[in-house]
Amino acid sequence: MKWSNRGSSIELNLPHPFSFDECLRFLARSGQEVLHEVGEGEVVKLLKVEGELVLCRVTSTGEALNVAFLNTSPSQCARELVADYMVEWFDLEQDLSGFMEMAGRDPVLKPFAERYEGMRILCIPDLFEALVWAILGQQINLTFAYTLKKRFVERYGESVTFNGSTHWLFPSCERVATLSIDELRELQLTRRKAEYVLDLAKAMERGELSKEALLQLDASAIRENLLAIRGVGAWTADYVRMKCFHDRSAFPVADVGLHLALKEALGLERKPTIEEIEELAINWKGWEAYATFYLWRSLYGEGV
DNA sequence: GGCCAGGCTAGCA
DNA sequence: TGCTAGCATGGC
Repeated sequence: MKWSNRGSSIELNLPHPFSFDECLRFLARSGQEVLHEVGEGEVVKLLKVEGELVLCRVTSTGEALNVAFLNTSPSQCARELVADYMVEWFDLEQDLSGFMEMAGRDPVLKPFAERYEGMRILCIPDLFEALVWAILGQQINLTFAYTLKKRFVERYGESVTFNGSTHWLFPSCERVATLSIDELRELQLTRRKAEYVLDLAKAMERGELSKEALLQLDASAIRENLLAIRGVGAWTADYVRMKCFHDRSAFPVADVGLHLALKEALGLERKPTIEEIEELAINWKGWEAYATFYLWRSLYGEGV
């Protein structure tokens, strides 16, 4: 991936199609989000690279993504890692031409592919964060899931305060591994979820589970390994393949948000059955993750 | 006030 | 192997 220095910022070439505005709308979908702040034409996010907390302001020139460093001037090596993060966060290495072609021929997806053209899956490059976020969100409404994440991050994450506002980093597995079930229960996680998160943190802290190791495997083996984790079922495994492993064929078919989006898209009186969705998805083959993400996008407004 | 939420596990037939 | 009660609480 090409990137270049621009003084106190770096620039990354953007692929086509790419819509920064649509990405920002997704990032702004919850007012309770604590891991980034969306403003007019920009998103600010705290990263930790080479042990240093780097506050980044991301904007787009149309041709390039500009990442300005607000609180520090990172080393060349740290800049490289920031660039890597941005490539993953905005899924910049995905060639969307196949999706655009498929969606253009698909009666369900066509209007959404046109309306949100250039939107990319907003990924969660960090495996621990992706898994914990998925577990937190299981079987509760999204509003409450964001509440839980906010409590979790603000209690156990690192932060930087800049120009009067505080920016948060997702807690590390090392930190979380030191916690007790009761400490997590205080945040109003269920006992089960507290166990899942704690066991996961310990496994990752011990090096028994890592993104680097999983990346050596093929897609089906990655899925098997994720499913072997207690607290990770089919929905979570596919969600994480989609958001962390950039697997465009990952398909969380049981997702209730997907069901609701399809109900509305198809003008049904009830939610579609799994069988009906699988029938529709025959046409989406290879692009199920993007189909799902565009349908999710249809669930919230045009804000920001 | 009741139903539903970006599900999963364990236990039962 | 397949099915489902129980989880546990907030949002609307």
